[in-house]
Amino acid sequence: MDSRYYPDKVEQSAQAYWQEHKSFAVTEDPDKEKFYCLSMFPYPSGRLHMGHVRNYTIGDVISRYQRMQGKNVLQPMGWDAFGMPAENAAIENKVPPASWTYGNIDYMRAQLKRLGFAYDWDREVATCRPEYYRWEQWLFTRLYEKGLVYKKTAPVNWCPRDETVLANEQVEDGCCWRCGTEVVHRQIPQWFMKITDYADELLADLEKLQAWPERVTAMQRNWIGRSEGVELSFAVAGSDERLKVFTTRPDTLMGVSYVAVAPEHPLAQQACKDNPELKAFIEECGHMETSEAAMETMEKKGVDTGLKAIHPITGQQVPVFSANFVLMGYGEGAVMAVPAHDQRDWEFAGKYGLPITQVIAPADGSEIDLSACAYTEKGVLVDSGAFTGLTSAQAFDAIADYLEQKGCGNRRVNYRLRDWGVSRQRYWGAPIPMIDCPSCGTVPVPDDQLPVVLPEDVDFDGSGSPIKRMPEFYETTCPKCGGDARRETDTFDTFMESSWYFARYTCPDNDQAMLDERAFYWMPVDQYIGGIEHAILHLLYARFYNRLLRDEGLIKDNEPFTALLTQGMVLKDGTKMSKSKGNTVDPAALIKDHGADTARLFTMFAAPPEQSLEWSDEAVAGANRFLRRLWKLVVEHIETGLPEAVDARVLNDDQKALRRLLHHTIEKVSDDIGRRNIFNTAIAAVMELINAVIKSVDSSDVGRGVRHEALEAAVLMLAPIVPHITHELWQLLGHEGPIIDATWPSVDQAALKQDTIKLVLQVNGKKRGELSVPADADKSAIEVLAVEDENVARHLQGKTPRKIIVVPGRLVNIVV
RNA sequence: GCCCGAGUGGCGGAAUUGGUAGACGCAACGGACUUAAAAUCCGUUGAGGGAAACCUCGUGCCGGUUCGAUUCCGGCCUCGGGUACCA
Repeated sequence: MDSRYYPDKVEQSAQAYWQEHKSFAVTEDPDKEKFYCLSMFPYPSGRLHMGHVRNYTIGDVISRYQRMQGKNVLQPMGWDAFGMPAENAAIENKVPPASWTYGNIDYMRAQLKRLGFAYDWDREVATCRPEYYRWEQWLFTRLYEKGLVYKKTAPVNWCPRDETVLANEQVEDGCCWRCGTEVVHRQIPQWFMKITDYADELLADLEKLQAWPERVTAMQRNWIGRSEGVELSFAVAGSDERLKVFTTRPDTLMGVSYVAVAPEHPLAQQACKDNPELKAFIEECGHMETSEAAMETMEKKGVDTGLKAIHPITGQQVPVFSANFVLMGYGEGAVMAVPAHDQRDWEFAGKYGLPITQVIAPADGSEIDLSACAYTEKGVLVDSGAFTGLTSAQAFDAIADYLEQKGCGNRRVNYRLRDWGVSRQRYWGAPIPMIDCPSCGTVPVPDDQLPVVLPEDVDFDGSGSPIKRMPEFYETTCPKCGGDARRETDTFDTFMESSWYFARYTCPDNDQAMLDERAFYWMPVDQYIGGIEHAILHLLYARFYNRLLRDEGLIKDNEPFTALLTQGMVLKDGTKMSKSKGNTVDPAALIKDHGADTARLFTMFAAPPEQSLEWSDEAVAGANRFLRRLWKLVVEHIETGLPEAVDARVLNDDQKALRRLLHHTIEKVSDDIGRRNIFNTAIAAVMELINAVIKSVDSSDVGRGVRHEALEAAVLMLAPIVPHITHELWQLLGHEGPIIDATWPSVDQAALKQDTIKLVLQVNGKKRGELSVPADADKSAIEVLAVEDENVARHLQGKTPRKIIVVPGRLVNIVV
């Protein structure tokens, strides 16, 4: 038999077998433990990139490993098919977003199949299909009835020249990325979902996500940002309006020296009518970037509105400024400012000559210098009238009580988290199923009129969404009164589709309901795998949506993803692979040159999954070399026939050592894959085993038997990672059934037993020698032997050890 | 700006609960095979010193805790992810 390895032939044959036997199609089996393994579905951008290969290989390794543990494994795949790139491509290539997307899906599906992933392709979903998004529309109308969605005015980036709404990504230095025109804010009515109603639950349940990376739960906790404080209002001199603000530091209330309102705040809008300076400032603010990063790093500016706010306790008047760092859409669009005890307020006050009034002093009586910076710590109140002398904590309560009694404030929990704006003024998305009737107002589209289908055969030129110009789309009749009405032409944020696809995979063929009882069997996802960039938004929206589905009775668990693995990026030359940098590696070329198994082995071996992965052509060649060595080793091994099973009682020392290494390797690899999700060290351990098998030159029957046991176990352990070559090798090793149905190897504890163990000898924490002792040697015997060691004795220089630390099975440290 | 990570040989990385720093792989160098090359196989490989036994230094920087720190704590530096309309 040819001892050379031909990946193409091996991979085609294995894939043909899986296809013919429908090896990865699964159904609900109540007698078997289920395992739902899910990788984040791709946006169909055109072709796979190495990040996809990495993500999907990790998922496939876990799925195949769990199958070898005897579980009923579901691993589906689909397409996050709506989104902006399809619109950009449509403008460039003069092709409708739909046909561009479907073409990409076909191409990328073929690439995934070529990589041999164990997907149940019968469950494939594409979110741009009406059969999919109709259920999202249906749920939205249900949520509207429940009061969980509402409409409010919110700003968008508007390019006046292209007459189109721009995403934050499409704004560069405040200008349109296509034409360079300065972007302006436009206030338009948009739909919001009340994720803040679930803020407490989303926060509290983070505790239960024990199998999520701590960094992800930490980021979500901070994002939700629960804080306790007081909401209070300032009267405005000469006006009926009251200025509502929220503060987490009511203890500093006596130090307020001004109030700042957003440029869009009604008071600022009113005041600017006869204040040209303010008008110009508000106009300028209408051009600034709205991203949080831009807001926080830009120069903080403001203009006095001329209005005076009346302090709720002292009755003193403080100026009302309009400031560019106050957001209208967040809270009440107004903040109180205490320059002495907040750094941003301190800088603003210095710039505009506003008073800096100290009301908190350090509790330990130390001096502070308010001319250098604000004092932001808590302490003891000074110059605060009746509250002087209280600690910050006491003053919080005293001032909160006072405001509550006076009826101008109350304690409140506040969240940094804002409600989810789901309206997009774009074409390539799911239509929002709402109707605007001149007589009945907002009316949701009734169930029997769903889905609201997005027309796919359109002329898309980028100047706004085509459905906004299509009367045949937006002209309709009111479901309530039957009169002429207008359909909503905005579409959903694409995060809507990705917030529930994991549940739809359980029953993608149901055309009567969003989900059915199959979701009860498969959900929650046991292992979710995807990029760390989704740590907050996608994962938080999915957790929110899962609760919405739960409250509809469609899902029984609170959380959608029991365990989460966030994989790192794929880099080349130390930077992220991207088209713009021209450093991408096409997986297609890699597969063509070396095969899918080499691509999979390289991505799993080059780095642990959570870290970034550095691309290397040489390391790819190394992965391929290992597979060739393995192939040759097995072929040459079976050329002299299949050996008898090993009798563990008749082994010599070398045979025992190889068998000990084998079972040690099984123990290590099982732990690495099954518990740690670390694959590079698992592969390294199998490589060590293979190296040892190659080195063993024992041609006796027993020797060949031990090697056979080692090779079988090695092939089994590599099966999840390189499924094609192991499919073939398993048959060569004399097995009838396919390796996908084989059981993961188990550890023979007896084989791990050692008669002597090696200890490291240290003097004052530095290694000075080694010591072999019987495995059952006691502490005092070890101490005696350790001190007798020649090199140790030299370093002791006759001194008596002060202390001897024996770490069983590891080391002896002698302290002098 | 804020939140969350990461930083170890020439390179990717290992060291799982505070216990031998550098497993495994790549590259390089030396050798075998070959007319030659490729492929393959064998060996060496953190830096410095030493004939050797061994010794000193070494995990981004500064400091601390400990018998012992890549690991824990405090303070920095650099790079990366997110920052609500990229997905």
